[in-house]
Amino acid sequence: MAYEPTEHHPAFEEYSEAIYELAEDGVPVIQARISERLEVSRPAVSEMVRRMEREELVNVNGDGEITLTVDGKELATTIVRRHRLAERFLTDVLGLNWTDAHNEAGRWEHVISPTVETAMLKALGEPQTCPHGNPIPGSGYTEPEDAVVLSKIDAGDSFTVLRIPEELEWETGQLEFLENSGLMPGRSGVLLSFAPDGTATIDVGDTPFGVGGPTAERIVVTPGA
Amino acid sequence: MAYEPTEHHPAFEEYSEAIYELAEDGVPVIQARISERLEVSRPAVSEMVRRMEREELVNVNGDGEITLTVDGKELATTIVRRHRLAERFLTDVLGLNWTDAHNEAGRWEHVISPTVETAMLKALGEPQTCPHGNPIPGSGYTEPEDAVVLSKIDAGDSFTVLRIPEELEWETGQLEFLENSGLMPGRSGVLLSFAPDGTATIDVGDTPFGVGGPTAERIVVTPGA
DNA sequence: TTTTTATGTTAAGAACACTTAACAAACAGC
DNA sequence: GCTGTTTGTTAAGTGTTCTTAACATAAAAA
Repeated sequence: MAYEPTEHHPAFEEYSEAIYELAEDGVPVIQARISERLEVSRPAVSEMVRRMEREELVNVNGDGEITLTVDGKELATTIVRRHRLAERFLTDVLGLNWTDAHNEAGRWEHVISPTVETAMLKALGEPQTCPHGNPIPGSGYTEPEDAVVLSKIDAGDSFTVLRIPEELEWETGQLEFLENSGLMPGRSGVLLSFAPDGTATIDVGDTPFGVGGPTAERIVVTPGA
Repeated sequence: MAYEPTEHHPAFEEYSEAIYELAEDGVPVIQARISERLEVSRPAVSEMVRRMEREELVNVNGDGEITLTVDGKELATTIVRRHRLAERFLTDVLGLNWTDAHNEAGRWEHVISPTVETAMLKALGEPQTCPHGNPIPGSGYTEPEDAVVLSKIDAGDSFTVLRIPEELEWETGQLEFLENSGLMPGRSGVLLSFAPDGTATIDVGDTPFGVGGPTAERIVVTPGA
């Protein structure tokens, strides 16, 4: 029997989600990374990982790398799905901006029931991604074959924004900046230049602006307009 | 950002809400009633009341009667407002039935932010009551002068349903029955008869049906069609 | 009047999720 | 090779909210 999401253990939900998203972002899933993302102490993570191992939600290999079990993955995808669906709902139906929607969804993900999930999906016309382009698990979304990070585009070439990974949502002000700058999924732009330090200057319609190297290495785009 | 109503103390919110609604329903606000409504042990209530007194959210008089302070009332009305707004939203926008909406709102009330509250109010056109007719605090709703409980109507007389108090929402299956029977705010009907035990038989359009004495003493109506 | 019921409290303790302090091991840079 | 950082763990302890058991008192019923 799969883990019951109705057994309200908010911390398990939060940790499963963090593990899922770290893996999705290509970050090594170790305790230290969870500690940083959830902003809790390392001993707290140590204890929670032990408890989640006991509850068979995660496995830890010899290198300390943490992976979700089948039950853990089910819990994680449920929470991530509800988070992204909530973001979509909050922006599309209630008109919130990205940052507000993201913060709100961080709480909503723990209270949305299957009934509401179904109703939201229907009301939104079965969306496949959150407002930042990240896939809603179970929606059948598949990333285009030619998807590539922004830093791999050549100066002068055009691109279309695909998604802004969860990782960037955790840097304060980053989401707001990108939204205000017009860098959103579906928008096309041109990569104007690369500075030696990796900073990319781009133009997506409004005033050109620069994004740092680490950011450019994470934003996913497809080449061409 | 995170949470407006002071620091995140879900239990204080739950208790304040219970106290507010007990008073609204005319039930004496003592620990035993809170214990029943929240389904927690009496010692738990005893301790929480002491803590809420220390935090100046409630006062307890010599008879053990509990009243909300100004701060307590503010917290309570915030939670009740969010609960009823959420119910309205869940039924009107997402198409949930009363029972599902009520259960869902019991969790939503703790995660809705001022931003979302404002957005929901706007999306719903500033509603003044929840789906069961109970006033949304701060909406400016005023009960009609001639409002009276159903049991005060004479047999043969017609009436218009005004509201189904929170108290009845706690009896399992009651809400579902009333909704399915068509007894909802705004609907007119005729009180067909009173049984000696207080049971009222009413007709609100579909098949006539009976409601028990205690229920009839709580449903609020206005006389006339 | 005696008994029963309702109500509130104390005491002891448990689950959960966190903290800081201290420590050991692995690893990278010089 | 030594040093400093990163990582995980133990230990001790905190705050919140809940539980059961036992008890005291007041009100209602017999």
